Amino acid sequence: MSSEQPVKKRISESTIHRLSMYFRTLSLLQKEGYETVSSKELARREKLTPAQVRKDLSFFGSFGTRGLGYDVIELKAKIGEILGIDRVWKVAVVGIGNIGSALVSYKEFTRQGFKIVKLFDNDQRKIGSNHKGIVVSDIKNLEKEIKEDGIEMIILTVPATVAQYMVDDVVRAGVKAILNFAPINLKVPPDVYLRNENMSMELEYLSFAIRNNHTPKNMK
Amino acid sequence: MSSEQPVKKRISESTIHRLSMYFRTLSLLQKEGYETVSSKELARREKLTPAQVRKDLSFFGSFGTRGLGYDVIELKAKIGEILGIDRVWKVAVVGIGNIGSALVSYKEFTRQGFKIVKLFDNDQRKIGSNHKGIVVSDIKNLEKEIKEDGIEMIILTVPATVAQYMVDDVVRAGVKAILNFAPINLKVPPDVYLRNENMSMELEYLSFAIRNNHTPKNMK
DNA sequence: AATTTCTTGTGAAGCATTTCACATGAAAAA
DNA sequence: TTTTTCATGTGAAATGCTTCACAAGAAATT
Repeated sequence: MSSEQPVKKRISESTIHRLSMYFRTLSLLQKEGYETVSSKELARREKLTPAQVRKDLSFFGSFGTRGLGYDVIELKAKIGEILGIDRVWKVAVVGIGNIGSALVSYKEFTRQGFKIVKLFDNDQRKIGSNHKGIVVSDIKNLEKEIKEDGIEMIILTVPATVAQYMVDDVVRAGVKAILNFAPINLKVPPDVYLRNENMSMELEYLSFAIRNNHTPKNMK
Repeated sequence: MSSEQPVKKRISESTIHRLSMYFRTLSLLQKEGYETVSSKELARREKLTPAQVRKDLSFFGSFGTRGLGYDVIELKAKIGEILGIDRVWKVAVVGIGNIGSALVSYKEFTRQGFKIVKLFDNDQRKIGSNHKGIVVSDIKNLEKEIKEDGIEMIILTVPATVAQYMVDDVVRAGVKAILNFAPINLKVPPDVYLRNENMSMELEYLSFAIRNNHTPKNMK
């Protein structure tokens, strides 16, 4: 029996991203030895308004104490629950090129509960090689191994030319969440979540900002 | 004498990101041999509304022909100008760890006009080593070499613990744009543009989406 | 040449997000 | 115990962004 609370309102992407930011800052506050934190202080650290912080949290419940603020450990746990990172997610990396193999050792993933447990590639020279203790599997066994290992998320770091084929394979294996690094618009069924990580876009934003003397409200 | 047109309205971050997407899709359309494209077709490919596409462009001028659409090559050039990628930007990577060295061979940067011309690290074992034809410099020479080479953007891929020191150095060297990969809130002077690339955040979004059966309007 | 078809560019409307402002209640101080 | 201080939680207002809907203009068709 599930005690899952359905989210009443439609939560915006921005709110979710800010929750991620709060979570990270709360970890830091915890390390720094703070027991409580106010929306004002949290806002200061994230360059937001206190009202924004309180509103974001209010979509999910009331976690604070008037006159005092939020309990750091408790709020961190609550946000972890909301984000679904109060557990470990098994992740596979498909495409062990430069970016793919770099991500295998990306500490921040582990820290937030994403455990890379499997690597796939189609290159015979890479298959069987070891990256941080994980042996690269043949992409041919993708469906079988993903199911066996109960992998729920995929990081896709293959060339754009083959990305769609890989997505189709991954979807066939039952995966519902894909983080795509290829600069291409991929098609997925409606029940599969797809996010695109496009690092070049961020440099383009910087380029635009310099050229236009841009002053946005929320340079994230 | 500059013929630069100041941007009248405040342009939203979303609009800039969509311009980047249009630019990429226009390159593809060009390769596919299309001479013109309508807002409808562009919208279909990006999963947006045609009105959104037209509105985005309208902030910067009118580039289309009624009844016909946009000239692919011309529009691509215009957006390139707007984004400031109608030229080559010299970029340096600071921190040649896993991510840093992976980014040196990231083709998409080159494709969009970002040329990595210098690498910096503080590790004696890395200094002098060669990555795709670029020799890693000692971080001690950062200010001098950045000025000499006319580097305008920095990709920062150092551990979070030293990121702020590196930013301070980079700012001192006169750099006005930084793309930061360290999961930490950095401080920069108001005239320096800072973007944070946080790959873990995207996985957290996926985690949230799965847990909450989230159906947002614009899964970007 | 006139008509039809198509698609842009853009005010206005509709929606979404952020900020304001204050009632509420808890803790600290007197 | 009473008063003061502080900070949350939240409707309402303000702001921002997206979509609608249509006039206008260009090309294609008759």
